[in-house]
Amino acid sequence: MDTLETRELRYFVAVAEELHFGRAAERLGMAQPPLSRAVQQLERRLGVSLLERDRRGVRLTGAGQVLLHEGRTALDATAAAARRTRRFGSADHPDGPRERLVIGVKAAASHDLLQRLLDAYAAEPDAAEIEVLAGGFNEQEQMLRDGRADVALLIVPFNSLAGFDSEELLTEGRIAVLPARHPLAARKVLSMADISDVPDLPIARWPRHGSYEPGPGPEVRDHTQLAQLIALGRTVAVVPESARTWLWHEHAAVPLSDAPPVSTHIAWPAHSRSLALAGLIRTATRLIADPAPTH
Amino acid sequence: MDTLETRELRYFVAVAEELHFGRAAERLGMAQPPLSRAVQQLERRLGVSLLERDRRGVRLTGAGQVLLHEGRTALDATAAAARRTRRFGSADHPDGPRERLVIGVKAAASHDLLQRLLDAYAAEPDAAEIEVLAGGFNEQEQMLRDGRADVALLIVPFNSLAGFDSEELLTEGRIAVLPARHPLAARKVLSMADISDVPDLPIARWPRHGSYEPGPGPEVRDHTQLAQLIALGRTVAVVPESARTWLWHEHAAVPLSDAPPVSTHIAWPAHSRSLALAGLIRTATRLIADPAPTH
DNA sequence: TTCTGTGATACCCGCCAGGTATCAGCCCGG
DNA sequence: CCGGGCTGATACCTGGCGGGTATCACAGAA
Repeated sequence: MDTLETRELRYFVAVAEELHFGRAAERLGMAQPPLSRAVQQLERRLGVSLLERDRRGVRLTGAGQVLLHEGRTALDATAAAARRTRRFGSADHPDGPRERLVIGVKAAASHDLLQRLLDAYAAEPDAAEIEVLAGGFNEQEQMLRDGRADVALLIVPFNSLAGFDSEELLTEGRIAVLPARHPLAARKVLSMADISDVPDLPIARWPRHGSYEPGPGPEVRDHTQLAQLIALGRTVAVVPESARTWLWHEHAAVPLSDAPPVSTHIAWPAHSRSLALAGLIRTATRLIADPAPTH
Repeated sequence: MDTLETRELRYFVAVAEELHFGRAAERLGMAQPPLSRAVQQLERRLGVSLLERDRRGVRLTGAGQVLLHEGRTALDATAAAARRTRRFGSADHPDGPRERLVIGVKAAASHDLLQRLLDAYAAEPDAAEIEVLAGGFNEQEQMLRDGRADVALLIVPFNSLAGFDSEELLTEGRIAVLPARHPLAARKVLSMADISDVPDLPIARWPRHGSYEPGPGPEVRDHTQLAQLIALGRTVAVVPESARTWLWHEHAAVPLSDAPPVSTHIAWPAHSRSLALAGLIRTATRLIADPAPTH
């Protein structure tokens, strides 16, 4: 039974994502013919048709969809193996194995929760060094899966906890953030229906799996972009209450009557055996048991 | 950033498991020198020392331990990708995508639970075909991780549920199974201490991660072997109560006063999106809500 | 000492991943 | 109805590297 090479998986995933051999080849930094050939060989070795080559374009078969999904997680796992090994190795030189943790967070979100967590953990004896890796929307899950982070603050339901161990830290309601000058900003409370179909305020779109779905709203990647677009009167956003910390003067926040709550979890790869990580988790769970400091 | 090839991972994992280049090369079906070279290249590319080559043998560095662990899961993930794609593809030919599920179980364990589950599921409309894949001790977890099975009955604490979604189906106590002629077989109840240090009945050992740890007891791989060894008066075993179904005349079962209970879970890979799987899970959870048929 | 067993080195060869040039079908616009 | 411009597939060549054999360097045991 021959095993898949990561090269083959990389190639297939690129083609499956682009649905175009030429663009995929360009993204991979190679010519198109060897890419075509490699994918054909892959199909022959698996004994399965992965792509339907129609004139003008390519579609995924069912098996292709399966391989796209499974292949992504396999590639993530190998990338994680490389990254975690490198990280451990380069921190290895002092024989007191001073561990170093990377925590993935969403820039500007859960800011004071993170602050309290880091403060509390730093006070622990034997606290490891912690590096904060801030990413854009929904990037934390990916950071955890491909090994860029050892642990992350994930916000559900925007991220999936599937495959991770996790602890819930915080649940909060949501508010609508509108341009202060917009008529709706005067309302005391809004419903999702109120803001979902306002012609001059199309809901912003953020990347899912690295690419944007088509739609009317502007494309955003982080809170700064979003904040600016709201301030300019171009869009409206539904965000957790704790986001009030980064509101501008040009923004208005209105409570939402019917938005489902969001919760922040601390999550880490299943079977992790790092002592430093265990300490951080312990600190985090203790944090939610203690009364939160008022501010 | 160059990515690890699965070939390199396979090589390193083999060496790390054997701790011997020659044997690892033999296991891989190749000569020793290219294997040495490949591992050296891997170390250079990662910029990390993975192995300490001492005369007579090889030891893992810290980074090597990390890579062994992470590399195994990465290899499992790629194997799973190949298997699941093949499976889907070969079942794809009839355009009514008749799905097929593989359920991993421990041979002879949880037998009537499995029977009830399969019966109940078969009665469902649109039930998919189910293949039962019986394995040895603790092999079910591995079957799930490398894609041989879509779903499995896992017995905790012998298997880990980490990284899977799961539902608990059954919790039961444990009994000691002894040779009927042994003096201890006459007792009405036993404690773990009673059987843990009987010189003429050393506890049998079963594989962890594919290899046996050293110890006095005989090595067993499945229930048949175990049953025979008990019947021969060579060993004693601690098993779930439901194992009474496979006892022989030469066996005696004695309740244990202080053995921690074991529970059987139905588990499946996180993010699984198979409809047939969802149906099976639904059936299983309904099964534990309904009163179990007396027998 | 010499023998044995370890992993590393030296050197060679054949395969295959990747390149370039080109083809083959289809959908345009004219 | 025809040619240009897309698409992905094919043909063919070349270089690098993965793998083989032979050998070395070294340490421990008899």
